Amino acid sequence: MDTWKKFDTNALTHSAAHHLFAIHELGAGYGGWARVSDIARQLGITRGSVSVSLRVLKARGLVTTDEHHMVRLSAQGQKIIENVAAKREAVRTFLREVLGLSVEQADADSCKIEHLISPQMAGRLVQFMKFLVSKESVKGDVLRQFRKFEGDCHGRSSCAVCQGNCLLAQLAKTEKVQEKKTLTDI
Amino acid sequence: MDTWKKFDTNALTHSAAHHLFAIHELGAGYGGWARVSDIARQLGITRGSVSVSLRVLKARGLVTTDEHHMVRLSAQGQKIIENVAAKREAVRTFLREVLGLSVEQADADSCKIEHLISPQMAGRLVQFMKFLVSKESVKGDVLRQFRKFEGDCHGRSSCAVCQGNCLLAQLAKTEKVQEKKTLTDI
DNA sequence: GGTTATTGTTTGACATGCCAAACAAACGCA
DNA sequence: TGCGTTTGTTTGGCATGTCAAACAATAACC
Repeated sequence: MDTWKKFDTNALTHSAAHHLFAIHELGAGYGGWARVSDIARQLGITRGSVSVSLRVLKARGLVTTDEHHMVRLSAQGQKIIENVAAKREAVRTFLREVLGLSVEQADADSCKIEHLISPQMAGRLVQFMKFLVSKESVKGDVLRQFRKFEGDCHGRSSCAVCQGNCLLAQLAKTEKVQEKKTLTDI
Repeated sequence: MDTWKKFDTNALTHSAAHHLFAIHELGAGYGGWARVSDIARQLGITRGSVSVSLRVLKARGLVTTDEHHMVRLSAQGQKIIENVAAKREAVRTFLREVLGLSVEQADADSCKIEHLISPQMAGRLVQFMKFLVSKESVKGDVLRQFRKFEGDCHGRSSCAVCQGNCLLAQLAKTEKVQEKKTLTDI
């Protein structure tokens, strides 16, 4: 139906999230204060773009400025970015420690989805990881076993995950298109 | 650095992915052919918007039209959408069957990230699920154990997942902001 | 003090993606 | 045949998010 249209009805756009992140990081050593120029440098965009974006973020009450053009997060902005940071950490850790992706790949993927995932998904993800390292989880053997796992359902319909249409085969198939057309991603 | 800017350098935007999906689904019963009106209805947008979007998708060689304005996916478009569909299924299944989210929540989350995740992440996710249902995974006990798991690290720095700054507590904390400010999501 | 950066803002431009409204062509039915 | 409906397109408008370029104000140096 219309589920897909809710894509951009999030509290934070990808851009806004990273503006707030930049202020958060840059301000860390300066009592929370950051400058437009540094934000721009950090994000790899122009000062003008930052200036415009900040106007919106100020209007939404997420950042404030003082008389010297210094920028900082509001209490609300602070809370929001801490939330996104928690989601980012949850996803990054999962991708690295559970799925075994490289640091670079984990960073790239988590960056794209960190601001989009629901509190429910993030919470369950964290809880799942806590379980995996807990005593209850078959003494932490799960991940070690997974590292050695080389299973392939070969398209068998008995596979509870793929049900005949092997997802791994499907993902591998279209990888070729990617190479041919030099798309950055599918 | 600039990792975050690659957000929109994907082969497919959220919008484009769902246009292709709509054509794919509508065409299923008609030899792959779909009409602009039906695509618009399916997506909940106007015919004009679809008309404009299709112009771009045609130029990129992802869809073709015949002399009666009928629309269908090109071979390339077909492959791309099958790939996204595989990613969607991987994520949806993981969110429902592993994390235990509701169908609605799983659909909402997977819809937002399906076109953004890397082939690597999708592949590992599928492989992980295959492992979880395999004989090697402690006889499939993992998920059953997880359902009963109620662990909480209480902010202990010994927690391998949270390391003192409990992610669950962090996520729960900002949930309140969400309620107060009636944001649709954080 | 004067010249030369550096900084933040404004402006016009472009791209994406949506809408509403106007329109012509084709269709349907009587 | 003719009238109303459906369909696809075009146009102008809005919002977001980027750039480059021009500008004023401040800072830094000699």
